[in-house]
Amino acid sequence: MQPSPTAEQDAPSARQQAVLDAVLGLMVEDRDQLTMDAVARRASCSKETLYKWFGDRDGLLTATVRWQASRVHAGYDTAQVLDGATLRERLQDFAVTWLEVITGPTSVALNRIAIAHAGSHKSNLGGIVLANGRFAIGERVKPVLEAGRAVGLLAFADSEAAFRTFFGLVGRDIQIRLLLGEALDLCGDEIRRDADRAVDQFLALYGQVKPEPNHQT
Amino acid sequence: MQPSPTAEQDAPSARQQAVLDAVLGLMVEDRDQLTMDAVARRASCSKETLYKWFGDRDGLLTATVRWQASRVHAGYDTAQVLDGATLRERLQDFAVTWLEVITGPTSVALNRIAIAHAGSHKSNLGGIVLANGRFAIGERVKPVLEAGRAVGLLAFADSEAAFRTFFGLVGRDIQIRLLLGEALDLCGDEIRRDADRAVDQFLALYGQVKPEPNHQT
DNA sequence: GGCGTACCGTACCGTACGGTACGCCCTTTA
DNA sequence: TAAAGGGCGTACCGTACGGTACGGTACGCC
Repeated sequence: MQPSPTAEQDAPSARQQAVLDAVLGLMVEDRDQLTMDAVARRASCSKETLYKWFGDRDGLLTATVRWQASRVHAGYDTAQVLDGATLRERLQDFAVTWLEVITGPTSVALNRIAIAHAGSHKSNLGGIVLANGRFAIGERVKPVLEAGRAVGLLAFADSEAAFRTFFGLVGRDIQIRLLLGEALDLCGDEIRRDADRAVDQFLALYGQVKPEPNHQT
Repeated sequence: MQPSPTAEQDAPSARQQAVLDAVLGLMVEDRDQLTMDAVARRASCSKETLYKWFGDRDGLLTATVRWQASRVHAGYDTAQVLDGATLRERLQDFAVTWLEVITGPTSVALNRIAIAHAGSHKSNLGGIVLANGRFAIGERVKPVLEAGRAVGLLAFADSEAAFRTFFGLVGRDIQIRLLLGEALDLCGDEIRRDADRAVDQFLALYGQVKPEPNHQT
């Protein structure tokens, strides 16, 4: 395997994407059925091709995680004028998106794989998942928070800390419960209510102009 | 969480506890070296005994999780008169304890195992971990919150929801980052500061008498 | 002393899975 | 039409690991 000692960063070909989707499918369906044979069968390709393209099992997993990550990145849509309503809306948007992601079966499966892998030294899927999940959304939210502070809508010293509070208010115990196998499926409505509550609470903590605290379930 | 749904709840004998501790040790050191052979070697017992005592690998894992859970339960210490200072102190106590638990290597390893197991149908370690972690602390915190409400220090409609907010404010992104393999070791001091901040924020959201908001990093 | 029980150590078995080799088909190119 | 190459299917190999069997030892009991 000459051509790429580190890893195939290049966007996978259509056929390769199909393979990676097959991997995702298997992950979601049943994690411990995720064998090279099963992938080859599902993707209708030979194992030899798998090894040629991805090096080894780990490479395949890594490529899959990258592939999934590559299509999560929603477009930015950077700042217009920021008033209280837009700020709130932006934050709600982030919260809803994030909740939808972490409650999705693909995310759950992927995180399980990455966590199972973590600590087992080699090729950290965990790092990739973190970079494209938790940290990616952090980098997208923080500018919004800072813009809010710039126009006097928010007050905080450390945007990272502020974001982490926001993250905690949004996610709470949901992700860990899902990862540990609790059923717990939220419908879109519940997600929206959760996001509302989280944003309300966040603004109550960091907002300069306090809206009357309506929700308080 | 009933103490005995099905199997062998009886407290393990001293020898058996030693075996389970060996399992915990291996888990923490290197998860994928956690083989029946390795356990037998580490615990200086025969595999046959392992199977006799615990049935199969799953039984051993389950017993280990239960064993670890059994020594986490700190004593209650139910309510004295509850004033603002004691309430705050109790909450800080919970927050510190919880952070110490989830940042501990044993917890991380155990959660990784349970998560890896989850979704793989059979014998849910995830359920046990949840019951003795997230839910156990919930059942211990909620009475405190309710006591706080009873004396007018807190205001909320749903103690479960209030607790979940507390949980989110305390844990934020810490557990998922650790599980995914980030280094991130908090010293006792940071944990205490984190707990302080979380309690401040929680009281700011749910407290009736607002203490001046000092921390706001 | 003889016997049963509990347990250690180790050898052994079956299987599942990661990884490799090879034959065949199909498409492309000359 | 022929040669070449990419890729599919399948058979195969080595090994690691869950689980079992068996010999050997210590101990308690009749």
